[in-house]
Amino acid sequence: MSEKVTIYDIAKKLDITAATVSRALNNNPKISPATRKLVLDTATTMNYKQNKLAQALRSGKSNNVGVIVPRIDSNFFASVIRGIEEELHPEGYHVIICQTHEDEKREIENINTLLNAQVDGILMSISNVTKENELVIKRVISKSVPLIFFDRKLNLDGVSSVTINDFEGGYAATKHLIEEGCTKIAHLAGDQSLEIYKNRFKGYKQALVDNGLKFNEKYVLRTKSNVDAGINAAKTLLQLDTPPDAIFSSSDFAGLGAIQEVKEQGFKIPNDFCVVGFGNEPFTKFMELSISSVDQSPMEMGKMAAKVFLEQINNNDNSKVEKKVVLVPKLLTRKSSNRQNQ
Amino acid sequence: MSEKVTIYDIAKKLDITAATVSRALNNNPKISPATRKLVLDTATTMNYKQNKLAQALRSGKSNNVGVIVPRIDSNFFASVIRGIEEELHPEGYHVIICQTHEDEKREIENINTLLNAQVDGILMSISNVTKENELVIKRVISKSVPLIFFDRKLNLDGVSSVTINDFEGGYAATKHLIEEGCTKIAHLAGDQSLEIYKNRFKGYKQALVDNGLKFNEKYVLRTKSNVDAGINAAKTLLQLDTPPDAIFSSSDFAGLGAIQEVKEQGFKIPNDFCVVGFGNEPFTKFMELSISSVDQSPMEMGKMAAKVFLEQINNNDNSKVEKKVVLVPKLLTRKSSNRQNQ
DNA sequence: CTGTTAGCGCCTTCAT
DNA sequence: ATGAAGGCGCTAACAG
Repeated sequence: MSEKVTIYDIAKKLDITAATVSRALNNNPKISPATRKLVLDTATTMNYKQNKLAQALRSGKSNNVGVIVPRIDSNFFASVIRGIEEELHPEGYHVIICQTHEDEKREIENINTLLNAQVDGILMSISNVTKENELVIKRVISKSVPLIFFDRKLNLDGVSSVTINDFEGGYAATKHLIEEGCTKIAHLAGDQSLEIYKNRFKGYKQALVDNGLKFNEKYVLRTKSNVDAGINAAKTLLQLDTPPDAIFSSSDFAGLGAIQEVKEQGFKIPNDFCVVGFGNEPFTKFMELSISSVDQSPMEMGKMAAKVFLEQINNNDNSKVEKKVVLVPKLLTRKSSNRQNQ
Repeated sequence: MSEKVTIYDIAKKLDITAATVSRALNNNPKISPATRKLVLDTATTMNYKQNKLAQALRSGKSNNVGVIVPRIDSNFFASVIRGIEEELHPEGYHVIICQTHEDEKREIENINTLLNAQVDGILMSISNVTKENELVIKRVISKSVPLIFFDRKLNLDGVSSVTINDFEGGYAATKHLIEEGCTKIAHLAGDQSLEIYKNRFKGYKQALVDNGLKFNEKYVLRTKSNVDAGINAAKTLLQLDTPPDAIFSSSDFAGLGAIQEVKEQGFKIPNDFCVVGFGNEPFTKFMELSISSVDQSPMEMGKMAAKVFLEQINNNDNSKVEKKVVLVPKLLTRKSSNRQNQ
């Protein structure tokens, strides 16, 4: 039950002052090598541990950054966080994780708690786009606490963000389907209040136009990002007078559901029907009928967001730093859409 | 660029003392309703945010708990963390996440950093069992910082843990295979220095014995928990003079690899060969040939670990609390081992 | 009910 | 090269 050891305890033991101990511990040049060694040795002996809380209070720097995500038990966000952690750990930063579960109130609450906790920055993927949380977010900016968006961002002046080019991802996926010979391509679109889904949709549309296919409103369904939503969407689509011959899904989960339903109804994939998902979830690769998908480089995204944060922190002059990093999506074609390899 | 507002700022503005402001903010009964309202209102107006760091330094309570896991981008650990967060958030605790990447040095480093950060407790799943990190862990205990193990634990006196009954999981999986008519059941065992894998192995063995099958050393292979390891293991097993007719894998990933190889060699699953994995990774359910697996209830495990921590924290009297919670594993039989449903 | 005082553990001027 | 002193922001004990 060893009690907490402070620099005063060390000082008392060596009959010097706490200031000297502090200097020795912090490699302050103005100290004799002898006392430094003495202090360091006693510190080890006494099992001294610096109280980061006190240091943080004094310095105004907590060495903590807050990360806000919709949920953590999704491969994408977990990987982003891993990237963030990997980049920030060597710099001495800790990551405090908050989940919103797509709940707007929780999002606001999380931001406030992180500010109270004196985090040195906030990296977040936004859950909801409402006036109220835009207000809170603006307050963060006004407090000059570095704020970086990743993936799901809000378009605000002076705020940095790291995203992938969702337009390009949607475009590439759709173009690939066209190249495979599909002509009636449907799209499972996500929540259109979020930029990422809007852009995937735009990319899809543009690819159709650029390749002489006409856009058909009936082929676009807004879906949630889960398997059941995909099943239902496929059911709806296959009941159309002219059912599609391919689906570009903005979510791997919905894409998987669609595949299940399409197969259920007797279509052969990819011969009769092709599917491309988005997100490169682990299961897409593991399936016997592996699913083509767009990779979002989550690790890289996390690392990049962390790097942008570090830049921002180390930017002493008050020149406003606003960095918008856009990563390149990678289309991974697999069995669910690869007719050549048949 | 609004500057930091402290209770002194509020006090000055209202011409009262900081103590009074503090009391008003903390719902101290000894304060007139009038001043309380006044203080609260001005606090809102001035956009005051309590500095948790200062409060933590003063109270010796940071309201942070550290969570140490091998990695975060695995469904299991992400779900456990989600459970922890869900349970601790309402109590005002934050979760600081550290990854070890199975690196012993990193594990020790993480523990020390968390102690420096004055966390109120540490919840961890151990990566390595070495003398050195056992020493550091014992130091945590001696500091009387609550420590709770989940899943991968160390057997130490006075330390609580939340695990699942891996023995029972291994037993149930193996028994199920026997009931499906398999008689030559192989086992892909994990790192035997970790209790969880040892116990799964023991369960496997016991199930064989209890059902009149004899244990065959050649049917047991130590493997890593990834797809390639499973492929290689299956190759080795199928080359035996008397190859097995089933595999109980201590990992879903290795199990998946094994399935791929077994199918590759022309066996029909589950008719010719059955496989059961462990962990209930999302993909096991998604596969066309869905994989039987043992569910570890990660969410529940996280919640339980958090609950044990809270109990420990609220246990004022020094009565040593040592709680060993053992959750019940759930065998989920799917296509990879279900001959009845054929 | 409110003010005064002091200290949590640390670091950084300002002296010496 | 070291000591003395003060303060980061907050709250609890002690007065009154």
